Amino acid sequence: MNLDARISVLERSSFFNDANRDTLVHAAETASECPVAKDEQLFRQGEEASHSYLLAWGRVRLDQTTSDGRNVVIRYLGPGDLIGTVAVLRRKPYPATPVAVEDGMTLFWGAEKKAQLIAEHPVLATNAIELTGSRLEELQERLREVATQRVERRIAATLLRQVRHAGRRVEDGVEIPFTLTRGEIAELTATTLHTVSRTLAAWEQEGILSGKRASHLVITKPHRLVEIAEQE
Amino acid sequence: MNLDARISVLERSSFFNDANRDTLVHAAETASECPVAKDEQLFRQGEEASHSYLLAWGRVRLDQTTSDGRNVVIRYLGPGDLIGTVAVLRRKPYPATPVAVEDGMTLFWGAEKKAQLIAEHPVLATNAIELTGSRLEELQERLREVATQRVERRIAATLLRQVRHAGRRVEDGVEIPFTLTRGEIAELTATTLHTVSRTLAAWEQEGILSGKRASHLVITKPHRLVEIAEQE
DNA sequence: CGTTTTATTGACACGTGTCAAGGGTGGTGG
DNA sequence: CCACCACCCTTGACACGTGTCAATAAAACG
Repeated sequence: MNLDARISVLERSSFFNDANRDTLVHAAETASECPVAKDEQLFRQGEEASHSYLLAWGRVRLDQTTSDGRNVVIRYLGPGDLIGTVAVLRRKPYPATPVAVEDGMTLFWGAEKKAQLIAEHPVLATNAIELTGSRLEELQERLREVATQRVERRIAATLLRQVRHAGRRVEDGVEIPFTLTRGEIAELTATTLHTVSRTLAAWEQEGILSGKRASHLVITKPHRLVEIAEQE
Repeated sequence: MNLDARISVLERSSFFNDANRDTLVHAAETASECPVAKDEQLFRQGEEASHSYLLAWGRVRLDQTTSDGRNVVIRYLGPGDLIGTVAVLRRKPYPATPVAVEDGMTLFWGAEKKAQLIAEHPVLATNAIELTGSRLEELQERLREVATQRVERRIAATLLRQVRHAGRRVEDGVEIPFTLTRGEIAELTATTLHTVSRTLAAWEQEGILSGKRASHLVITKPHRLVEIAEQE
């Protein structure tokens, strides 16, 4: 990528909202590039945080693994999202493992460089807080869901969240533009792939959504999903 | 409180870590005071964020309420903790309701004043990120717990977390220095007070902990609790 | 075209929520 | 100071959602 390409990547990230040209140029100049292939990990949970990444394009799943090998998907990340940045700023180990679910490209900075960038450009600090805050709020919401709601509602809410973050209009509804296996939905929803399978099968019957296997999910009746997510 | 008293309150908050004297004085001078009585709310979930609070002393429970009236306890806050600050910086509604579980005292700032403070003292921005980041990490941990672990393990983990945050050594173990009803533990653990009651009853039998009713919980065998929290 | 991964579906068991009833404790007001 | 009243906790019985186990089928991949 040349400098202009990098800058336009940065401009699309909310982390650089309201940043002036100097900031963008400086950040773009000091970044390195790293492609990620599908199923590749950017780093592993527990490692010392050495780099902060910005996803230029592609799609990444953030995994958290239990000591006994079970897995929870914290969230999916798309173009413009930061990865590992909070850990870098806190000088703590990475709390989760990012895995690419499709080929992609990242820009990255060393830990010190990133900290320096933020120190020299206060607007970035503000944006970092905004960003962390919104993730915090989303996690609070999910915690509440898992704590109080039945599986069916949670699956509906989870799919709707993916739509909000990354949904794309297609002719017969809204599409989630990346592959989501039943197993992955299960790990996002705190249930098993069996229950997800049963639930989605029922919804497909009802014509709420469609899309088997590796094809992308298409929600044909989002309003029905909203109803399910909000039902008493 | 006079200025010195305020400053020493601020000094005990990790939000003012590494802050120089000027910063502390400036923050102390611009703060107002507000006592909170037991069971009083500082503000309510959903309101526009107008003030940022710092808990000088006392203990506050952060509640998140579902539309259907169910409740989840996000976390407990103690002296030095910030309340509502992330919402203020994000110019978003408060995502939860803080309720005092004992009489306490807060310092607070208006939204603009707080934003200005942080803008003028970059070290505070860094600390805000640190703080938000650590809460984020804690929530990720809890989400994983609720998603993958049995109730007994979750209760053990929850109690240990309280001990870590606020535990106090006493003669026969560690004490959680505020009242925790079974119902509150249930809302912290994503279960019902019935299950909590049964579990704690069993633990009391085993001599792991003691403390009925309004008295504070005393963990007599923390190592056993750790075992339970980590058991396969 | 075989091999591997992912999904489907059924049977079953078990943890835990739900419902119900009673017992303590602490606080309040007469 | 005592009695009453909330509120909280305890305990049992039971049902139900969902996880677990197992076997098959269907795609995807090389």
